[in-house]
Amino acid sequence: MSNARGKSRGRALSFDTYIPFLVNRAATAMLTSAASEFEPHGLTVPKWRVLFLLWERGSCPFATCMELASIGAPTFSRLTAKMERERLIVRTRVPEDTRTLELTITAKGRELVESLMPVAISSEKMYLDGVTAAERTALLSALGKIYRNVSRNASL
Amino acid sequence: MSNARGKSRGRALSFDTYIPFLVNRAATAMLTSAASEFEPHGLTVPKWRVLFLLWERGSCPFATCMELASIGAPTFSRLTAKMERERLIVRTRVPEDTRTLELTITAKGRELVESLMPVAISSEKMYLDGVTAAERTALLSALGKIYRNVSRNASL
DNA sequence: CCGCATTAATTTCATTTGCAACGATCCTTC
DNA sequence: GAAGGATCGTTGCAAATGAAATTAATGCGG
Repeated sequence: MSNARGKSRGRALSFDTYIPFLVNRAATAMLTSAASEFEPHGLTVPKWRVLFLLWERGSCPFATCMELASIGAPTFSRLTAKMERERLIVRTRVPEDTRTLELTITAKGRELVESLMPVAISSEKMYLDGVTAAERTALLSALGKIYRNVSRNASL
Repeated sequence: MSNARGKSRGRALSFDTYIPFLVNRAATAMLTSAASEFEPHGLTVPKWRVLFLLWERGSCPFATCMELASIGAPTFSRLTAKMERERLIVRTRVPEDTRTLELTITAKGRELVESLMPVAISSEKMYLDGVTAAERTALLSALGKIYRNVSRNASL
C-alpha cells in the first residue's frame, strides 16, 4: 500500500484547503446569518427547512423529512409536534403502517413559507455573490457526491 | 406587491438546489462521520480542529483560533481550558495585552495530531471520492466566497 | 396464532450549548 | 491621571441536544 509517488501522497494536509472544515465553516456562517434573518419573522431555521420541503412536496413521511432536513430524531420529533401545535403542519398516521407518520403542510404553513420566500431568495443571493454559474454547478455536484459518499460509508 | 415578471423573479426556489441547505447537509454528514473516526482515538472533532490549526501555525491568538474553528466563545473557552488540562496546548497571556491569550500546541498535542493525520487524509479522500479536481477547486473557491460574503454582511 | 426480533416515533435524562452578565484589562479623553 | 467606554475571556443559568430506554406496531418463523 503506502505511497510511492511523491506529491500525490497527501502527507501535508493544510488547514485552509481541508474540505470538511471549509464546508462546516460556510455552513455555520450561513446558519447564523439565516437565523438572524428568519427569526424576526417568527421562524427558526429548522422550521424553515421542514416547511420549505413540505411546501414543495405537499407531504412527506416523517423519517424522510427528518433525513432530508439533517435533524436528529428526538429533536425532529419535538419540532414537528410543536409545528403541529402551531398549525403549520399536520401529522397523520399512515393506514398501511400505523407506526409511521406522514407530515403535511397546512394552508397557514404554506402562507408562511411563501411570505418568507423573498427573504430566502435574497439571502441566498447574498451568500453567492461573486460565485460564478460554473462554480455553483460544481458546488452542487460536489456537495451531492460528498453527501452520498458519507451516507454510503456510514451505513456499513 | 406581488410580482409581474414570470420566471426570472426567482419565485421558484427548489429544495434540492438550495445552497444553504446542501452545504449544511454535507457538513453535518462529514461531522458525524469524522466524530466516529476520531473519537476511538480519543479526540473530539472540535479538539481536532484546534490542534490541526495549531499544528500548522505553532501558536495562534485565542480569538483568531476561535473564529477559524467556527466555535462559539463560551464553548471555545471551556474547550481550550480542558485541552490545557490535558497538556495538548498551553495558554499564555500576551505581554502587550494581558487580556488576550495565545494558544500554543505542546509536543504531546503535536504527536496526537500527527498520529491522526492518516485518518484525516483517508477520510477526506473518502468524502471526495468521485469529485473531480476541477470540482474540488470550484468548491474551495465557492466556499471561500460564501464565507467572506456572510462575514462581511454580518459585521454591519 | 404466538412469541421474538425489527422498526417507528417518543420520552427521559445527562450533557452541551449559547445568551447574558461578569471581572479584568486596555484605551481614550478630558 | 481618573472616569467612561470598549474589548477579551470566563462563568451562571436556561434552553437545546443526543444517547439510550420506552412504547407501539409490524413482520417473521415455528
